[in-house]
Amino acid sequence: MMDQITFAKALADETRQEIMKLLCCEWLSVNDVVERLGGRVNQPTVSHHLKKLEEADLVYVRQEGRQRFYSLNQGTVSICCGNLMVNFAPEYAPEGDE
Amino acid sequence: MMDQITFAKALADETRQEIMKLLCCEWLSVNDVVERLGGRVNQPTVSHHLKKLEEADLVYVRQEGRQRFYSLNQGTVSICCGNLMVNFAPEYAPEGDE
DNA sequence: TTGACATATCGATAATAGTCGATATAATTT
DNA sequence: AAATTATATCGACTATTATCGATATGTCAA
Repeated sequence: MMDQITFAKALADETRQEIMKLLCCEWLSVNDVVERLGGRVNQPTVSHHLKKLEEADLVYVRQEGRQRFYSLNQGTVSICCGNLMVNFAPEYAPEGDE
Repeated sequence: MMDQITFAKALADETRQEIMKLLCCEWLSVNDVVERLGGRVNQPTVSHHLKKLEEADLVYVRQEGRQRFYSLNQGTVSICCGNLMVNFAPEYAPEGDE
């Protein structure tokens, strides 16, 4: 069960949204993410954000050798956005959805 | 233009989501909100949160006499959720939407 | 214009969260 | 086993933000 507060908090940071965008349709290792962020943040910070995303069930994780690959869990995004719609935009949300 | 960071930050607080829920389908004055929160937070705090919601274009405001009435802007919620879907759940979002 | 009421703003404080250097853990290679 | 590589965790610091009491602003009524 993923609540809306956790979801919103996970999204409420620019670096994290940038990481989410990177992971949106592909699998990247931690170092891949660090590199694609162009040195703006360094490795421990990226690990920290990935952990937050994992806690929010927003990423899949796969261990491969000594690296860990992450990819965005679009399903969670979809469900949470749906919940937000039902709660805060019922006039626009399809009826009967939960 | 409402960016996703601002939207997510506005949602990333429990008190604020509670207020949004209260304002979802009705107009309430600031004091109404304070009362319905049952004394958990007091007036300046509620004003502060309402300002945040206003900055995020998440509420309508209407002055009436000496009170200000607020109501949730469901349209903004709908648009922002749509944007989130397009960006972070493209496999679930209807094609061509923006 | 004075007083009462509703809300906003200010200043301070406390709690939360982002960032990083240093280091620990874990897997791989030689 | 020792060295190397990839990532996670720790501790400290900083920045942001939530909260509140006090006060200012604005509106109405008498």
